[in-house]
Amino acid sequence: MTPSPAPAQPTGADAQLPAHERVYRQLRNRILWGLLMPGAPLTLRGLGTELGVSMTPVREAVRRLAAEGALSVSASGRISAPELSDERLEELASIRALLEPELGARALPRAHLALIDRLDIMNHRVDEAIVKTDVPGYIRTNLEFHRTLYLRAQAPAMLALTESIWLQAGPTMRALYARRQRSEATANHRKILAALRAGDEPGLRLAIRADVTQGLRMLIG
Amino acid sequence: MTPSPAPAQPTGADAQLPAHERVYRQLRNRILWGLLMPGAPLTLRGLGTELGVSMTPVREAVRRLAAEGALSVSASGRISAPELSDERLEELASIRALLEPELGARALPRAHLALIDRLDIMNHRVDEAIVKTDVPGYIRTNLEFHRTLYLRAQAPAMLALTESIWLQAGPTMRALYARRQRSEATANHRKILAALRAGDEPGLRLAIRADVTQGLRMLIG
DNA sequence: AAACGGCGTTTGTGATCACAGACTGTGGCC
DNA sequence: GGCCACAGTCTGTGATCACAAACGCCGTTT
Repeated sequence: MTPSPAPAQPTGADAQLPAHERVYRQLRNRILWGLLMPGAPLTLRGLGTELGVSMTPVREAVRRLAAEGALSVSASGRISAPELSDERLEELASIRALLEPELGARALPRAHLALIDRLDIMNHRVDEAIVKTDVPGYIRTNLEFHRTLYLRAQAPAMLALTESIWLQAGPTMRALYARRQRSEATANHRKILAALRAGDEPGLRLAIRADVTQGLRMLIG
Repeated sequence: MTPSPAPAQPTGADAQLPAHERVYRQLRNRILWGLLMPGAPLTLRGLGTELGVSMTPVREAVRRLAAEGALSVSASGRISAPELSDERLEELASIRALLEPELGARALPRAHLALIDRLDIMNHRVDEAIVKTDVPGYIRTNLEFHRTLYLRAQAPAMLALTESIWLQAGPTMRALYARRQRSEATANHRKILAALRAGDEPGLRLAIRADVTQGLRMLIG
């Protein structure tokens, strides 16, 4: 039996988590992995029945995600996945170009070989998702790659900001990636890994910056 | 009759805003202006009766602020103003040092004289708050100065991230500023204004960076 | 005197309900 | 044919309530 994408009953380790937390994670993953189309409308009651809870915890989860920019609520309170203008996308890209090289540079002195090997393996997963043209899979594994590296930076606030940016761009990224498929992503990742192995901070900053900006910039132009 | 600091009945323009929005703004300002001590406990019912609403809108506002890092909730759900470690404070300072010079640089080409004059006036207000040793007033006017400049950058996402950092540091800043009072803040601000008038981007970046890092760094060491 | 145990109180959580506003689609009118 | 008005439905909002867990206080014990 295949696992249901949205279990009405809490299963496994999630059983003891508060309902609003489960709803939050569920929605967050959908957004982050590009499973929601930009502008797609959501309703409190709909999400509640779908996830097997009442409106109350759903409201809290939605409010939380809206605060992170992951969802947008209209003046009248309607909830939807955000639609980003090109200027906004460029801004998000330049924020990534600002924060992520810094996170990489901070992770560099703490990145031992075991970590680099794990990143290498993750990069293979990114590759697989690309050849299978599995867009959500590509987005997910790509972000996992970056996140695993940045975790070593020991900078939780900076990482939280960065993930907030990913979240904001999630739905739009998906919609854009559906049109053009990237393959130079793994090339950039290989450059990142090489700089990591060499302990080359300027090279690492450059490689991360290239990876981040190429991904978004070429989707606009 | 003096205006109550926390009106139980919505007054003026706020009357038509949703209750959760009013609660959010009320709490946000208290945090941002350093009116809450780090670790100070808050309760949903307490805030509700104080602000004249039920628990429901308070819960949404608190959840939203917690998502921005402005409040911390324990594993058991207790709400309090966050207590930041020194490492965390340093991290927040370096994030400010990363984002704010960029915001300033983007605002620079759009900063006409009227704006600079307004900033000058605001800087006088900062000065007044300092000589009166009005700590919340100093924090508030100082942030107003920065915010007014950054608004010209036309980078809403970057500004939102920056304000989130201010929010996170709010209570701790207050607790630290209560001990030592800064006076070179206005000197840095004057350097910012001079660079703005001269159209000197590198100088502006440097001045903002100095203003931001001096404020926090010297409170730690 | 310090640590432990127990109980009353306080606190967050989640469900339910009444209500007002917004949206949808349908019909009639110009 | 296109535009507008109206009604029905859907949606978010906020209050209230029952409940379980956590906290704090106080008396007892070692």
